[in-house]
Amino acid sequence: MMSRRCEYALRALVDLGLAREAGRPLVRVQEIAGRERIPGKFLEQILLQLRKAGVLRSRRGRGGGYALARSHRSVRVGAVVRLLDGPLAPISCASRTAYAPCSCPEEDLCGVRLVMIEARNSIAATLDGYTLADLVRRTLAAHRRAHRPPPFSEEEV
Amino acid sequence: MMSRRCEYALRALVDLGLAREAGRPLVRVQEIAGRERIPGKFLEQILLQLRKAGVLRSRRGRGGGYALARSHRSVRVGAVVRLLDGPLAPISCASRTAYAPCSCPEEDLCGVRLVMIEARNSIAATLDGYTLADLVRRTLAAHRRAHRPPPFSEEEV
DNA sequence: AGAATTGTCGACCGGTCCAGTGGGGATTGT
DNA sequence: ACAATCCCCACTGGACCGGTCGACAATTCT
Repeated sequence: MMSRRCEYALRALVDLGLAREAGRPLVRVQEIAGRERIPGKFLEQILLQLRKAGVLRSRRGRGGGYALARSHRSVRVGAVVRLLDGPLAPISCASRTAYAPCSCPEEDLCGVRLVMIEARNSIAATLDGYTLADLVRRTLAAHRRAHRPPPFSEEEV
Repeated sequence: MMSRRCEYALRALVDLGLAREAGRPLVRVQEIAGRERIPGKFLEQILLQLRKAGVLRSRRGRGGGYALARSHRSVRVGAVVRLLDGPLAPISCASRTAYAPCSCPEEDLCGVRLVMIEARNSIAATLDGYTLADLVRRTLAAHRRAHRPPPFSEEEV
């Protein structure tokens, strides 16, 4: 199960992706929090972490806010999840980016491990297969299908 | 990340699968615990849970122990993980077996959710694609490749 | 210059869950 | 009777999570 932290991070990043698409350079934390129904002070922490990791850039003072630091095509979902929640593998001995031995007597002979490596690979393939840009595109498509104006559009309230 | 509970459960089930393959009807908790390096009292709890769920059967008293309740071909890895760790989906709103709404303002328009549903599907496909029998087979194969006698074999110490 | 706005940072906290331990009771075989 | 073995419940220490608070620093507006 993904942490709430990570869920919030992804939603906020999509929000910021939509903002960039709409030519909005900076968005305030509280604005994102309001639209995404995320506790404001909590989101602050999360965005700060994303900034320190180089995913976001920020500006203080009036007219300040957060924005994506680089192209949303270069941010993979898997990277965000790893950043917030750690390794994707279900079990440490099956992790490629953060391997650690488990308690089993002989790892090389462990059938459980083999399957968990496969599980890790399929998770990684899915999450690393999508970028923020893909999420933004799919979000916009969903709004179009539902005849709803997306955030940051002209028709929005 | 999978819980230790679940990891132990799977390892113990493979052990019991090997026992069945070798014609050993019942295996004691402490025996499994010793071989798999799992704290005995903890494993007790886990096996008990598996029995209550109908995966194992047991017998008390001298000569007692645990055994698989049904064919190991009918026990899917995904089912064991769900039993011990709950839903496979990374996020509750993406779960098929245990759906629950998340905090996002409009689920149907959420790009994050779409990707997480795909992630859930690939996890489920992998874990439900294997049965205990598969794990046992792969474990035996690994032992053969390494020229090591598997547990319960004649040559074993 | 000073006030208002906005991100930055550290501390803290209540609750929940996990991994593991302990002890006693029930059942079965010898 | 006795020993072996599963059954069951209670408990605990620690980690982590989700969230809040308050003060500070940078920037901009007037």
